[in-house]
Amino acid sequence: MNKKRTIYNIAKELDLAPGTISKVINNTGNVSDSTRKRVLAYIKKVGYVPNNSARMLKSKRTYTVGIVFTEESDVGLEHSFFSSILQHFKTFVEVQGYELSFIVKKLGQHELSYYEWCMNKRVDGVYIVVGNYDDKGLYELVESSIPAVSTDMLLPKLHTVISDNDQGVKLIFDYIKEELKLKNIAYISGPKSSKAFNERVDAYHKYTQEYQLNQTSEVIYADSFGFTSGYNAVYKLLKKPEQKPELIMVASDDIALGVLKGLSDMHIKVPEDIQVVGFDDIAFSKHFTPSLTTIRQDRKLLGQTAARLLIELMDNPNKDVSEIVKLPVELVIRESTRKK
Amino acid sequence: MNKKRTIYNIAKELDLAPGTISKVINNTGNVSDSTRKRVLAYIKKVGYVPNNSARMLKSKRTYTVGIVFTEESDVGLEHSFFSSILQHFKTFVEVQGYELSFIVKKLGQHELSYYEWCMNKRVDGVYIVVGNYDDKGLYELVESSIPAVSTDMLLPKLHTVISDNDQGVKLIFDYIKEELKLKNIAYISGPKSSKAFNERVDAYHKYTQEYQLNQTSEVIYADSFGFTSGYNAVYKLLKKPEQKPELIMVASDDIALGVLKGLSDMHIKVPEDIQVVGFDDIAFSKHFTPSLTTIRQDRKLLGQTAARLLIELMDNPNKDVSEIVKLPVELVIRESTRKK
DNA sequence: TTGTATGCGTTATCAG
DNA sequence: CTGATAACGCATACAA
Repeated sequence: MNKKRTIYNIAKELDLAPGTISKVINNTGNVSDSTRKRVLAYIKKVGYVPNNSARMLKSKRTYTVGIVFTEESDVGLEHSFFSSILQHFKTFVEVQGYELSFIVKKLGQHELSYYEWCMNKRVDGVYIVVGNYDDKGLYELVESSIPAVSTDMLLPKLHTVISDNDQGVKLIFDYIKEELKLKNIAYISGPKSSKAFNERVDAYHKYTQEYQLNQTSEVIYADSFGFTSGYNAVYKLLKKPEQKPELIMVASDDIALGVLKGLSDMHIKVPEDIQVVGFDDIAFSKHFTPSLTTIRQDRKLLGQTAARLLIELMDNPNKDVSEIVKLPVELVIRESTRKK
Repeated sequence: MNKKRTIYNIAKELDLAPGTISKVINNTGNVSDSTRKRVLAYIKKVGYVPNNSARMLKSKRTYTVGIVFTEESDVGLEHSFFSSILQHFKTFVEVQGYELSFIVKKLGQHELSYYEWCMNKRVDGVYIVVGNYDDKGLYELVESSIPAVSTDMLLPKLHTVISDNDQGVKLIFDYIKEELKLKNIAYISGPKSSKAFNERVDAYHKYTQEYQLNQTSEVIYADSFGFTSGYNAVYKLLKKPEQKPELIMVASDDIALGVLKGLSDMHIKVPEDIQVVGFDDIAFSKHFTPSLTTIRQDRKLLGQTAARLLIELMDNPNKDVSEIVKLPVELVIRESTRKK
């Protein structure tokens, strides 16, 4: 059977001291080239691998980053947009030797705050993939001295990487004005609880004014994040037929796809009767009929940038000025819009 | 500042011995009710929480389960079917006090096998969410004495929870025969590398014979798991127009949605000209136009059952007979099929 | 350059 | 019932 290997018995078998083994493993201190090679070879041969717990107990670094992934009603990992970002974050940090560990509020019987959990596990940093502004525990966590980044929330002392929502909306307006040459538009937003959605609504108001377009109605707020809420929202929007817009901007693709379906059920042709633009470019947007014109967020870049930022923070925790990185977005033109 | 709390200084402040504190935390050994209460109260007051590394170092249990989530080309967490199962698994084990940790092949500079990683981290068990039969490391892991379950692979010594594919296919045939009263059918499978796909093809062959239906052509194998491969596959299937089936069974919804799109592009009406049945019931199947008739896999039950099984295994590692749990599936009828 | 000793925060085994 | 004390496996300052 595989006997338990420690630097101790390895040292004995090699006729060396435990400390020496440790040194070669960590590339630290002085050790002669010959013994280093000898130890390395032996370690590889017997397949020794250091005990993480012991290492973590001794040194301060755990090479673990805690993940906050707020889940609403069992969705969570299932949310393709955020899991995609997390996936890219994950592959990036793993190459640098970090691991992911989900922060969980109750560990067995104990009920822990985020902060307590992090202290307990001694994570080196925290990544808030998706958070909730109502969650008090998040504030405590962010206020602490633990390095933290997010791709979702904007909070003082929190480093955040987000898409440039203003630019995205502007891209749409440029397109409407210069290519589509439309005048009457409407907007369906997601819930007000999301910062990103709010930024987009604000930009929408700003640019309708700036570009002198006509809002056919008040902004409609979908009551959730998904397909069905979009479906309902577009019915609400078009209740009064005289106000029919030429184009509907929608806060996210998930919602926009529901809008498309609703329009189809109302026998309103897209893009002939009404055109639709989304935001995000989720995987399904290009497969839907009609395929959806949208603003593409670079999920890979989002995840990687967050990863890079966090690693930098963990390496030198002194720089504690909050920083907001805005990433450029891109207009993807598909079938749901068309020049007249 | 938050001073670092250990059972040591807590003991001192309470005028007790460290060991005593440990006992009340772990509900072990004998300790008088009064001191137990006193300690508990104090702990809660100062928000003490035990250091995991130390605890893990000392005791054998780590209360961590390693996750194998094989990713092909950066998809991974983004795959809604598997992330959904993982999500349910996660919530279940977390309630029991376990945490998830993704197994990663290279930890920093070192390149580790799954097994080495698990020994290193001393995980209590392993959950293979999605694995690859070509991956030799998986065999080594499964052969070891570490408790392991999967919702994807079938391997000797591995405990597996899967949907009953045979039953699912039979459900479709019953429906075809008794409700739809169709005769000519065809099948589009996913890649042969997947066990689940193979089981479904086998069942398809078995039941076409048993129910005396007519296969209009050989089984077509999509060359990947996604939408596009389904799109291509249906073109290949219908290359020769005289062989048009009345109904196409597809190995998965992801692929089936592509089939639907392909059919639409060929101006073939669903369900009027050809009917389509999928497998899985992914979130989008009910939103597509036409919505997809399919076999629903109970992802929540899959995740939870895997979780329950693994926990049982970790609690008593002696029972090492491999076990396969088959979960029932359900036919969901939507627009892509219709009685004539 | 190499070996030794100590501590990291727990748990567990003994005595008291 | 409670208090010392020895591991757990490693890192590190210090001595050799």
